[in-house]
Amino acid sequence: MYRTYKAGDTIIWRGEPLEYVASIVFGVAALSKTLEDGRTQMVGLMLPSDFIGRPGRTKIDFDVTATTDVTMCCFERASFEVLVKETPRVAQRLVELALDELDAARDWMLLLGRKTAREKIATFIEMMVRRSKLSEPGPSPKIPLPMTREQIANYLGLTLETVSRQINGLKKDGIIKFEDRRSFEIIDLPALHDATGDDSDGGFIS
Amino acid sequence: MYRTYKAGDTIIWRGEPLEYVASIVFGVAALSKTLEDGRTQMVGLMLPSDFIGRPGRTKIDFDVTATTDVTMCCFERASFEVLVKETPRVAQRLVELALDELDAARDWMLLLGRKTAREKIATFIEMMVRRSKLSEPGPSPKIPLPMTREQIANYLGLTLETVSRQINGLKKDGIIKFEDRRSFEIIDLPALHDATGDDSDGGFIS
DNA sequence: TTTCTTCTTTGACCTAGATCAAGCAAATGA
DNA sequence: TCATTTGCTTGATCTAGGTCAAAGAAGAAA
Repeated sequence: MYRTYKAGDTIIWRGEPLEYVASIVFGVAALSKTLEDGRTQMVGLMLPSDFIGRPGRTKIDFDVTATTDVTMCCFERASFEVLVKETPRVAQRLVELALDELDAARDWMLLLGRKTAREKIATFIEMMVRRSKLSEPGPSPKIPLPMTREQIANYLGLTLETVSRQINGLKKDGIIKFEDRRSFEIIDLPALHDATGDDSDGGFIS
Repeated sequence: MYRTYKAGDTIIWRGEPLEYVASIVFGVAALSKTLEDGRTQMVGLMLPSDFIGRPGRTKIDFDVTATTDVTMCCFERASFEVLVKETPRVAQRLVELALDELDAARDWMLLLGRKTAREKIATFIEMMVRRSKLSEPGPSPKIPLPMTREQIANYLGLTLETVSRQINGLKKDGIIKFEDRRSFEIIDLPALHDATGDDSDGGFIS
């Protein structure tokens, strides 16, 4: 059963009982946490094919909001739990998904704790490039940027002004190029990677 | 089969093939990531009863080092994989463990991205208190601090000088008290919680 | 006991990024 | 079409936390 949400809608409130598990069909959703005084930090981005829901848990400790218009494919919770219990392969697949998310969360911890603003932006851009290649293979130069400066700031632990300045910094250094505000092109991929501060040996796990 | 490591030893190097999975019996181990130029960020703390290892993966993307002297109980990898495949309950338990770690990682992302130095220290201290109560129930006032200032700094995304200053700040404000350098007491728990910046409504998930 | 060595504290100073404040551009809607 | 709202950029300034430097403390080793 499909559900759709408009950009900006809250899909699930923190602490609200989960009646469904879901998979993103179209659009981008964000998981975010908020401090008493309103400072917020995104703790995950959900993209098409990503899975929302956790076997054995009825609540989550973050808000889920639609960053763009979102379509999700929802399954009833109870029957999903039965499926997990009775199908070992599904349970195994869920372990893998959780471990993938955990690895991503840890990469982000390094970014949030130790990277400079420029390195954060470069890492973010590189991530958008990698992702865009996955969903749209081939040398398509145009990469969509489905978030506002403020949302990017909340993802990277920065302010929107710093995001704007650093993006324009990469632009001035001839590393990226913007057409309209919601999509860009890479001009110098090696330079982009250098700017991330990450190890040159890839760091991917096989 | 047990293995022991001295404080400071590296237990597993990033990328090294994993020959066994393990459970901490005694001591504290840290998972950490490093940037090209040496900046490092801890991405997890492993305490007694925590599990190290991931079904279906032979490598990990971070270093595991002994923060204190550590004893681990190790299992051969291959037989563990068989156990996971054949015992649905074990697979389910692993999903739960992974989701718990994921929740902890996300709390830490909020801390790293948005909390002030004082809030980070207060959160860390509160975490040590909670943990110490789990392993040693009853109103034991003395809480061990099994890490150096530098290790705490790497966990919180700070420098060791800032850690020292903020700890002494909480001390001067009459919130905590130090006997020796490796253990402390809480004087004002509510004030400690206020200093964390977290929501007052607990935020725990049932 | 004295001497290393490893932690920790403290002070002085600096800077990356936050904050405050306009002004501009591009959607949206009447 | 013009008005309004919502993003985005840019500049000026401020500050939390980093950096650099030096001097205690507390073990450990001799």
